[in-house]
Amino acid sequence: MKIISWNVNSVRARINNILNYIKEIKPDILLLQEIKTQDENFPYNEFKNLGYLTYVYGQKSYNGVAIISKIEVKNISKNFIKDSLNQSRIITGEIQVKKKKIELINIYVPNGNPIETAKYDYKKDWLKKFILGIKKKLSKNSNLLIAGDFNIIPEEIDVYDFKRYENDALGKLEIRKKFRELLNLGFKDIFRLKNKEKQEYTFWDYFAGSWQKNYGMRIDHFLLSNSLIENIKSIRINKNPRSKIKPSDHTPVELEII
DNA sequence: ATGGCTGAGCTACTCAGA
Repeated sequence: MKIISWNVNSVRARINNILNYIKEIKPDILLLQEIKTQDENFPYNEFKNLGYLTYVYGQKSYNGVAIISKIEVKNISKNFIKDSLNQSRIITGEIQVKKKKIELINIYVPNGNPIETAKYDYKKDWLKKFILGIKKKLSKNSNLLIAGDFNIIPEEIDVYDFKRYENDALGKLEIRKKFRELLNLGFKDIFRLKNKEKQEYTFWDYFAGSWQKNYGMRIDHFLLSNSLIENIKSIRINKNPRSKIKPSDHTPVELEII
């Protein structure tokens, strides 16, 4: 089963890229972030026509997350945390994979820049609430899959020039510690688990030729609870969509489980 | 290189992204 996470930076601006990607890669489940539309303007039919069910938690102009799936996702929830700014950043649901009931947690973590502002405080508060929510969820179901745009550079290897980001909301130790805190609850960063030394990225800025120069960072992640590690078949960052015309600034991360 | 690009909303320009 292919489960893919992709920050598409507007589902409507990106619809042709996304549909072409689906036809080529044939995901079972596609977890989207930054759909940048309210529910009523979501392109439901385009996904339905390819045989997918759609679960949307939208917001006008900004943020927004969605689950596109070939199989039914049960108990969809849009209130995993109480978001202090009422932004649409988490959608969760359950799937059955053989004997395991797996909770999918699709997230779009706040950016948090600039760091001297309320935006950074919002990110910290959001992550604090999220970690509490994960603890609570773990007491009910040990099979958790957290995927999405974390807006966290976990380690120095995960960005082209760490010095530029060590005092940034994506790379500050205080934020990276939140990521470690999550791992310490009993999760693995699956890309890093399978690629100990590899320097690969999931995001490249639009400007300054960042893509061409490979000035990127790895901020989109799959965290699987330890009980699910035995189910992993493969994980890869698919850079191809970032090379297309009118791309998202993020590229998909593709997990295959059995 | 605290943004030189992109998108939404709107229809001139701001906000947001990372």
